[in-house]
Amino acid sequence: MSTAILVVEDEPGIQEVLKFNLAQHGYEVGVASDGESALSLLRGAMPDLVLLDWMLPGMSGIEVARRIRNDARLKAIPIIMLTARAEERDKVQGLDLGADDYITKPFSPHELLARIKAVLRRRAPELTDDPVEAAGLRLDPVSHRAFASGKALDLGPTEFRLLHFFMTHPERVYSRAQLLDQCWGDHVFVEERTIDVHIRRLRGALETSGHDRLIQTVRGAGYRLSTTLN
Amino acid sequence: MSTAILVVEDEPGIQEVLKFNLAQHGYEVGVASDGESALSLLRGAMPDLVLLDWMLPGMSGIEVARRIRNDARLKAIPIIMLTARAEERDKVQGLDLGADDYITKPFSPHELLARIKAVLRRRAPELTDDPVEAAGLRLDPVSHRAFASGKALDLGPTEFRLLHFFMTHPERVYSRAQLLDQCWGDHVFVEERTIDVHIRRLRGALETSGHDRLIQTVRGAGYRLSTTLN
DNA sequence: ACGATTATGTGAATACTTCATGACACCGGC
DNA sequence: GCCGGTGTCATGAAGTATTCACATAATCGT
Repeated sequence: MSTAILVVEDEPGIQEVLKFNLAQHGYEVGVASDGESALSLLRGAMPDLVLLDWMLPGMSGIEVARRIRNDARLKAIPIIMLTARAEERDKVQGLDLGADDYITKPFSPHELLARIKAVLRRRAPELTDDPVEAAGLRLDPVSHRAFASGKALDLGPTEFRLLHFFMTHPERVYSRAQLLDQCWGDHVFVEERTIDVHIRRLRGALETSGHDRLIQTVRGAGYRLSTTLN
Repeated sequence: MSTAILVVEDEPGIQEVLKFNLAQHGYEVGVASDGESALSLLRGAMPDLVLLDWMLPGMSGIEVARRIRNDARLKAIPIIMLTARAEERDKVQGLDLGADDYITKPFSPHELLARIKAVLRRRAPELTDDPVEAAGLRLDPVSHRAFASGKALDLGPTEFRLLHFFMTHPERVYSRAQLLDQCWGDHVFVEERTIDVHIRRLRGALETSGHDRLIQTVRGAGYRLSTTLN
């Protein structure tokens, strides 16, 4: 599951550099040169993050951000704004316009990538490749492996995604519908009760080490991963 | 498989010193004295790394870097920038996103070689000529040979590249698409399923020594070399 | 407290997907 | 033409996903 980033930037040079650096680090990159095409691209395929230049021909970056935030389907997408100079950053009437972070040009690739990771971690922790740990469980997306008390777990792909999501969002209840959205995809037609079966299989895999207790049922609401036992 | 380096440097003295030192250590060295000739050389033969002076007659080093990054065929080439003074280094780093590393003159040959190796290892560890070892497997790019528990393996060129890549990137899952990019090249049109066949051939070669278990299938994700057995 | 009602757990059947494997065709070099 | 190396395909095997039917458990109104 690779992370998709939409770059909205009119200057071809910077566009290319961004594209290159992001692709180099495993992101799937889409590009738009102005606000209108960015928005129409967004309606087609939802990326996991938008890199948005502040100065754009036609519709300004701020306007684009505003429209994204006003669209029910898009509003949850993290936005990082690229601003030309530090002074302009102050002009921006703040983060309330919808951007999750700002980067002022010129910036280093290192800074860019760091901020992207930070924003993603904040907004969608399961999209990072960082290893996750919780209560004796460890999951490493890079090697695609999970361990319970140091012992490797045998998980199917779906169970792996489920556990990954739960571990990156602990102590929080998710309805079956939410879990379907997060671990299957938005437009999938699957019975909600199917979740139950995968939960059972996940519990089954965690059983030998006793970690199955972490996956808790919240009657009438959904499921939760919690280190606090009932 | 010798590593080719293109040196772009206008001052004849430094040019000679670089050429000598690099050749001394087994690199194949190409030389250009200005940006234009560098670019035209690049279109002819793609080196594995570019040593690029920041101050050049005519087109600046930064501009050359930018053009390299804008060229689809060249963009993946690692670049090390040579800058005259430490102060300039900061300037450059902020402005330019294309270089992989910087060296400030004057520099010792030792530092130069170390950085080259580091960059190559970071960008494409399988391009280094260092022998690799993992779990009883040993692979030496220089002699183009691989051993399992001391016994020579009979590998085709493709299987060799695959094994080399896996050994330089262990404990990490790669999708078939990624493996195609890494071991075949981006612009190659090959069925993804073909990977399966080469994996089998590689496993077949490793079988007699039992090392075939290291090449693991990750269902739904790709393949992985891991010393941790399932 | 009771049964009715609703929600969840579980095992098994079935439909799918993905992967391993062997056979074979192709291609360039000798 | 032979040969090693390579890419493609067909097929069967293995592994997963989804659904269903029914068991079990929690909740609610009376």
